[in-house]
Amino acid sequence: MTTHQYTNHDVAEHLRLIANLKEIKGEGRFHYLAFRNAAEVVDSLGEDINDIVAAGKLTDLPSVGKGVAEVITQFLASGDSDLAAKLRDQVPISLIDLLAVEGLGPKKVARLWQELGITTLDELKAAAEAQKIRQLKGFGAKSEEKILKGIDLLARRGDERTPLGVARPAVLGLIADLKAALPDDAITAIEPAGSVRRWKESVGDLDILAITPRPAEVMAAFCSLPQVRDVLWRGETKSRVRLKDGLECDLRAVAQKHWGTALQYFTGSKQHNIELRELALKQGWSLSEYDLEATGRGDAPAGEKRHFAAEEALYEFLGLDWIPPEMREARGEIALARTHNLPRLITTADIQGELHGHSNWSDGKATIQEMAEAAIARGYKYWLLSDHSIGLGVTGGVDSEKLAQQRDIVEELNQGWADAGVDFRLLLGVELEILADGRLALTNDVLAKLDVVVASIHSSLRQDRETITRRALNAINNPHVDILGHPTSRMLSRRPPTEIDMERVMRACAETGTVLEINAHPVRLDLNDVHARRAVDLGCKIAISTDAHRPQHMDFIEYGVAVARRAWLTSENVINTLPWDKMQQALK
DNA sequence: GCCGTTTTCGGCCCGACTGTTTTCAGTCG
Repeated sequence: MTTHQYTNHDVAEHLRLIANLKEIKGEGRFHYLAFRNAAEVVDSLGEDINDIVAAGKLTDLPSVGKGVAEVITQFLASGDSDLAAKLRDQVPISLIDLLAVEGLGPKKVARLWQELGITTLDELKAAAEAQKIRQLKGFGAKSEEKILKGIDLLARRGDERTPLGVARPAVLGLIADLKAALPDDAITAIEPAGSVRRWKESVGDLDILAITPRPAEVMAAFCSLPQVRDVLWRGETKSRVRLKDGLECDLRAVAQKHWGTALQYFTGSKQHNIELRELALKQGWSLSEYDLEATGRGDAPAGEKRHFAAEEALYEFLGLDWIPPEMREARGEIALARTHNLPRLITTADIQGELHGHSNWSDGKATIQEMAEAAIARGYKYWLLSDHSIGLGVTGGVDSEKLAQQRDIVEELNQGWADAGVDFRLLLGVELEILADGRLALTNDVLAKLDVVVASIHSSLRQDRETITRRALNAINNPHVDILGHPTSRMLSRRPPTEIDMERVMRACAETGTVLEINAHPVRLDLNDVHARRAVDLGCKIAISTDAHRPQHMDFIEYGVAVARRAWLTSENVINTLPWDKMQQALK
C-alpha cells in the first residue's frame, strides 16, 4: 500500500515558496505568477498528486509545464527542489515573513533588504523604531508608522481565515445596520460579494457591493458603524474598515448601470475573473468592473462600451450560461458554461429530510418530539434520530436497551402523525462510535434493528494515517453501517483534519455502497467541497445533514448544500433528496 | 514559466487607493 510522505498542500506550499522568493528576487512577473497559479491548481485538486505523478499525467494539469513538473517531482521524492535550493542561496528565506506585513510587497521588501540589510521582522521593527526607514527614497514617517502597526497586527492576529459560519452572519448584520443608518432612498441595492457569496468555507475578508445615487453618504455611514474599529481606506466609491472582531470589510459603491459587471467582478474568484477577462479579450473586449470596452481587435470599433445591469446579461454576451457563484473557482466551469453543460446544482428546496441528528438522550438539547416537529415545520418528509452510541465518554450514549426504548417512542410518534394525516416519518438510527481500536461500539444484531446507521470517529484523532484509515475502513466494510459521518473530523479554525487517507476511504465507500456525509454544521463542513467532488467522481453517494443538536441547528442545512454546490453536485448525487422509501432503497 | 478558435512566439486582467510624489510606483483585491 502506498503511503505518501507529502500531500497536495505540501506541494502547493513549496510552489508558493518558490513564487515568493522569485518575486523578491525581482524575476519577471510571469515567471513567479506561473508558480503561484500552479500552486492554486494543486491545492484544489481532488486527486492525490502522488498518483498523478505515478501515472505520468503531471503536465496534463493546467498551469503545469516542464519547469513546474520538474519541481513537483523532485519535491515529492526528497522534500525539496533544486530550484528552491538555488533561490534560498540568493534570497534570505526570512524575507518571506516580511511579505505578510500589510503594505509591504516584494519590491519594498527587496529594497529594505538590499539598502538596509533587513532580513527579519525583528530587524524591520528595530529599523522602523530607529527611524532609519525614512532615509530610503519613497519611504516616509507614515511608512514607518504603518510598518510598526502591521507588525503588531501580525503578532496578535496571525494570518488565520474566518469560518463562513462567522463571516456570513457578520456581513449580513453589517448590511442590515448600514441600511438602518441611512434614509430609504440612499441604497438601491446591496449584496454580499466575494468569498461569502461563493460560500467558501472560510474567508479572508468581507466584501459588500451597493448601488447608490449618493456614494459619499453611504461611505460616511459605513465608516461610522458601531462594529468599526479602524478605517483603513476611505475613498469616493470604496472604503475598507477593520471591525472590532479583527475582520476586515470592503464596501464598494457603484451606479445602477454597472451592477452586472461590478457584482461579477467583486464575487470573484480572482482566478475565475482572470479567465473571464482573457475570454473577453479573445472576443475583442476588455472587461472591467464597470463595463466591457472594445479593444478594436474584434468586430466593434475601439472604445465602444457595453453596460450590464445584471450578471446574466454579461455572461450571455460572452457566450456563456450564467455560472452560479459557488462554481466560480476556475475549475473548468467556464468551459462548461460555453458548451451549455453546467450541472443543475442541488438547492435546499431539494432536501427531503435529514439523516443525522441528536436528542437529549445523548448530547442534544431538545426532546425527540421537539426535534421531529422542527423537521416537520421545515417541510421535511423524514428525519433520522441518531443519538451517540455508548463508547463516547463525554455523552451518556445509547445502548441496546435505550435504543429499544427509543423505538417505542418513535413508533408512537409516527402513529400519531399517521393518524393526523401528516406525511412524515421519524426514523430510528444511531451515531455509532468507531472505537480507537477500530471495533464498533454496538453489535451487529443491535444495528440490524435500526433504520439507518451513521458511523463516526470522535476520539484518538491523532492516530497515524494507516491506523485511522483502517479504523474507518472497518466501519465502511460492516454491512449495517449505512453512512460515514463527518469523515475527517476537522473543526474549522479549531483543529485540523485527521491524517485519514480519503482516497482509500472514498474508494471503499464506492465499492460497498456506503454513503459519505457532508456534515452541514458550519464548524465542520466535512466532507469539504474538494472531497465531495472527488467522492462523486468515484461513484459515491452523498448525504447532507446538519448533525442538529437543537432545532435551530437545522438552519445550517444551507451551509451543507453550499458545500455540495461548490462540489458541482446535483440532487441525483444526494440521497436525502429522495422520498423516504427510495432513500432507504439507496442504502446498502 | 505557460499556453494556443489569429499564435510554437509573443502575449499574459484591471482599477482604486496610499504615500510619496510634482506625475507615479507599489500594493491590494
